[in-house]
Order: sequence, then structure tokens, then C-alpha cells
Amino acid sequence: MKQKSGKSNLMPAEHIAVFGAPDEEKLFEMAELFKVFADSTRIRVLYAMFEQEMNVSQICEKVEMSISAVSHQLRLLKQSRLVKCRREGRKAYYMLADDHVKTIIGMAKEHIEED
Amino acid sequence: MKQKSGKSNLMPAEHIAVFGAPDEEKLFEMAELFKVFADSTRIRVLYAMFEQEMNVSQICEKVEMSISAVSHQLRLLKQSRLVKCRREGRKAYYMLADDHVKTIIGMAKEHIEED
DNA sequence: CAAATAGTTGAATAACTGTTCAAGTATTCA
DNA sequence: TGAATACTTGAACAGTTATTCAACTATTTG
Repeated sequence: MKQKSGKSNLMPAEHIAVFGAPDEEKLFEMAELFKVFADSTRIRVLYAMFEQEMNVSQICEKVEMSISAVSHQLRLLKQSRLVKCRREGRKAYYMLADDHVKTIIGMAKEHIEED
Repeated sequence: MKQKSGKSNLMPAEHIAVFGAPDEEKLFEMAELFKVFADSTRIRVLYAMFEQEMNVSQICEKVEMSISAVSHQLRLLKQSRLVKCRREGRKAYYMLADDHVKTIIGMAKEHIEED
């Protein structure tokens, strides 16, 4: 159950890596990305920004959560570089970082709507 | 902070729902789907089936996890209908349920490889 | 039938996550 | 400057999740 090295004896070596999984670090990053989307309130926070940038209070109203909870989630989203933030006076406007967010969410929506 | 009904006074009503978030249940299902992908060992288990169907022991070897741990994860993946299972004697062969799995994983991979 | 193989399952535990609460910073306004 | 607004942050708590362990079922082989 522990044999990291040593090639499989079932298949020629040149075939092994073709569809192989990415390395551990990449897998970890992929999982991290999915984790961000793995919470319905966080998806709602992202949806709040689909049309236009929003400040924290506006997001709070839209998703019906406390300022603190939203702020915590926004920090997470910012760390994952899924949203970016612009300051104007004492307000902080958040917006989607790129179209990837919409695409990924759209795919999940499609998937659950199918079959 | 609690005003579920009552239209926004910032925008004509017919624009409100266009990009609106799906209902709570759908959001929840979307989050559930992402949760399944939100674990690097589970992604590795899925990758193990990219080329061909595999029985549990083969998956264990490939991902270097205990039979029990893999079996638990496979149950989860089966419940989410991301994999399906075929029995042959005392062996249980698992395979990806459809191409959606590869597409979703591929998207995450692209995203983390960019920028 | 008994032993071995292949996998499943439930309970327990340890680690992680989301929300709240309380306290903090930063900016504007009077 | 003092009060109000708009957040941010850290700690704590409750709920969730992944792995392990032990016990179990099902199938095959001798």
C-alpha cells in the first residue's frame, strides 16, 4: 500500500502519465478552489455580484446575512482571487475577478439541472 | 436586514430576476456538488477512473489509501451520481458516470494553471 | 464446509469550517 | 473633536467531514 516509486507492471511506461492525475500540489489547489464554491451562502454572495459591483452592506441585504459573516466570506473569496475589491470612502465595493466564476457556477447549475 | 418581499427601488422590476440567483434548494444542490470535488483525495479517486474502470483494490493502490477510506469515498461519489458501479464476482468495478466529471475537473485545472 | 478474498458499513475521533459576538480600524460628518 | 457609518478581525462555539478501526456481508476456492 506504499509504493510511490516502481512502475506498474500492467502497462508500458509511456502510457502511464498520459491521463495521469496532476501532482499533489495541483490537486490540492483544485480542491481548494472547489471548497470556495462548496457553500450555498458563498455562491449567493457571488451571485450578488453577477450584475454589478456591490458594497458590503448591499451584499448583506441581498443575501440576508450579517455584515460580519459576509465580510468573512468576502475575505475568503478575495484570498482565492475570485473577487476583487475597490475602496471608495468608507465603502468597499466588491466585484467578480473574472468570468471564470460565472462559468464554473454555470456548469454546476447545468449539471444539477440535467438528468 | 430582513425584507424578502418588497421590490428594490433602484431598478425596474423586470430587470431584477434576469441574473438573479437560483432558489435556495438549487443553490444547496450546487454547493453539494462542489463539496464532492472539494477534497484532493477524492479528485485523485476520480482521476484513477479517467482512463478506464477500476476495482476498489486497484483504486487503493493508485491513490495509496486504505480500502475502507476509498470505499467510503466511493459511496459518496456514487450518491452524487458521479461514478457508477458494476459487480463481477467479488470485485466491484467503478467508472465515471459521464463526461461531466472530466469537464468540471478540467475547468478547475485550467483555472489554477492560469494567471 | 472452512478459509481466503473483496468490499461495505457504523462508530469514534480528530481536524476543519461557518457564524456569531465583541472589539477593533478607517473614513466622514457635524 | 466626538459621533456615526462601514467595514474588518480574532476568538469561540457548534456543526460537519475524513480517516481509522473493527465488525460485517458476499463470493470464490480448496
